[in-house]
Amino acid sequence: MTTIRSEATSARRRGPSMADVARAANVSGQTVSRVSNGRHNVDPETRERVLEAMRRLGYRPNSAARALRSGRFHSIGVIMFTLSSFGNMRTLDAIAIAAADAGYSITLIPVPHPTQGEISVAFDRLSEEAVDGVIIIVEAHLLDENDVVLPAGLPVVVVDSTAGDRYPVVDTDQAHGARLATEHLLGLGHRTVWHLAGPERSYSATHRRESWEATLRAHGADVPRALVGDWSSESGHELGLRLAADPEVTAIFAANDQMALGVLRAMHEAGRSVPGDVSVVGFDDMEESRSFWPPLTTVRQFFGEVGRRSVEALLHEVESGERDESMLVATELVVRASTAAPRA
Amino acid sequence: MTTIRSEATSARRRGPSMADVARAANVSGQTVSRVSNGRHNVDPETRERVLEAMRRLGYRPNSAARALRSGRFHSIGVIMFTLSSFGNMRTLDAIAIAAADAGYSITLIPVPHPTQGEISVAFDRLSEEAVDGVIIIVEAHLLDENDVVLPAGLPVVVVDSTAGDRYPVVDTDQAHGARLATEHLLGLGHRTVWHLAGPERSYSATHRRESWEATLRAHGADVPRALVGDWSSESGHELGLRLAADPEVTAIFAANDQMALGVLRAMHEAGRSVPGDVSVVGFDDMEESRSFWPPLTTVRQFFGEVGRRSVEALLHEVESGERDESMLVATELVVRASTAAPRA
DNA sequence: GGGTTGCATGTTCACGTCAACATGCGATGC
DNA sequence: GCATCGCATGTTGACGTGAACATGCAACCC
Repeated sequence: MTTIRSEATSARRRGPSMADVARAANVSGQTVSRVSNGRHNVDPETRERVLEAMRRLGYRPNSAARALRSGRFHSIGVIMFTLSSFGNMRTLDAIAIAAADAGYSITLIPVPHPTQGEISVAFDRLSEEAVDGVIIIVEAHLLDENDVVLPAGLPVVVVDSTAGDRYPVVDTDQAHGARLATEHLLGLGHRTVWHLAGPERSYSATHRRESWEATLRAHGADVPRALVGDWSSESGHELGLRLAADPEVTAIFAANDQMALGVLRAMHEAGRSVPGDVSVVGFDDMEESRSFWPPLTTVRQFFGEVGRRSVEALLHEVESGERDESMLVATELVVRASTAAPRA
Repeated sequence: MTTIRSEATSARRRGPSMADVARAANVSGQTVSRVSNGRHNVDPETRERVLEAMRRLGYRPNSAARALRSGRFHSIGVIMFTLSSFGNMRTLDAIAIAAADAGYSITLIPVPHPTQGEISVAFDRLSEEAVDGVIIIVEAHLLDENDVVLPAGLPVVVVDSTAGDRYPVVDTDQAHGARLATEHLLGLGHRTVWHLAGPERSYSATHRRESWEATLRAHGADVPRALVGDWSSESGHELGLRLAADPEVTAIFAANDQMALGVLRAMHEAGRSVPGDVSVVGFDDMEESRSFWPPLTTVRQFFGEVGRRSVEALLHEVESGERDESMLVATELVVRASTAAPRA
């Protein structure tokens, strides 16, 4: 009459619970709980007996019950585009590590396609209470356009984007990086710098472009029309061919390394030497950039830092209820072989 | 006396529960549950009243309570190295999408460093019951060396590796891909093919290398000594310089695209033309490979397919209890401009 | 020696949900 | 006109855990 269940539902049997361990160790459930949570007010001998029982039975604490009891899930949701950029992946890595260090796990909430509907679907997953906070790595304009409603009271940090002043943002200092790149080229003696921008509705692309333009103006240089790509090396190649055809062009700042790669290919195809005829600077410093031909001068982003800081900010809000300030992470220029002074 | 709590713990207030909704809609909790789960045996008018109350209160079902009640978490754990390869990221993407489609979320279990201790730590997270099954994207030798104990009864699928016959494996058909690459080069008329292998203890590297060697033998070609890299473009560059110094070398099969990129750079530096003097083939077909200089001939892996299939296999086991067979996903040769017939 | 303190351990109950089992009521059948 | 059925809705209890509140016992104090 008591345990028919264990027979009936044999296909999906649950593991042992605290009660089972308690029985086996001849203690109360509460003592098992104390051992399980590493409390110190347990007699060493009793503790050992309980641990032994746990081992023997293969006991695993049930996190659902724990979460139900405590109201905390010890999990951070990360909303991001799938097949996202190299940088986002690196950021995700750092987030995962930082979260793990803090005892939180990461729940991925993928957005397969950045279309109206899909985004909402992703956020719908949040309507099921299962995370303590959320880190969003999605271009902010998509949030705006979808008038996504985040559950009230859920801590949120936005990465690599902007969020007006609705949420704290952790981001690379795009403007700083773009200035470094532009000034590097001007400093080498180039009359001006052409720009291969990222998609118009991307905030990071916009920031880089605006800063490039501002830097040129500050130095009294002409501001050529920016060419707009889509972050892909393919688009870099296509637009690069156009720039290669113009002998005026001696310095190019591409908004990411992948487009810079496409530009390098275009220059090779057009028979223009890099950096002899044309200097090229990228943005990101991806793993491979040092092995491009020629090795790429680029702006290094510290994705790890961005990831770490965003977790820090989020957990601070989760645990204290206070919202952090937004913050920017500096960049660094990495000079390699794709830039040089223009021909005399 | 009843609700001091809502005042006292104002900092960490829980959201409304079913009971709150029930009260607001003047129905029983069970009816709320039925509406929440989309059951059909609810009067349309009642349903509307409940939905209205949910909306008004901002009700979100508590997944912890649900999981506790049902014994299912609707979550898949993914154990993988951080800063992992391009391919693993693509696989992860596909896994996330496939899981989301099936109504499961992904819990990331990162392994910061593939050292003894770290791996065990990652698996310890599993000892806290919170996922219905696990997909492991970690080189299998690490599992062996750490005699990791997975919780008994937890469904597991291993990706891109081997697991003896302990668990089902979903993997790219490495041998097939390596054969395609090697035969392509032999077919162009090269006397033999040099190989830049991945790290010795990587199963995929070993499979590719063994298949390369077997293919050469099958065609009666000499088998040069393989050079061993670490998957990075840096190592490809370093070893590439050695190959560049040997005029005998006319065809190189690199075990991944990143090393192939390093080889291309080495050839440029050494003044050997690709594909004029030396043909180069990679493995993976990463996004950027088409923009290398010259665009890289490579073996395409279908990471998306691997991810999808692994989720399929795992969920099949989770839901039916039956273990799937291991399976291989075919590859495809993508011929671009880095390969040609040898000089006469 | 009676009271107090400190510590290991036990008991009770609520966290939010949902399956299983009522209940209640109008419609249908003979 | 009374039994039967179908359907909407309600009540009860258990899932596994851990906070809050006992209890029980030894050591200590004056």
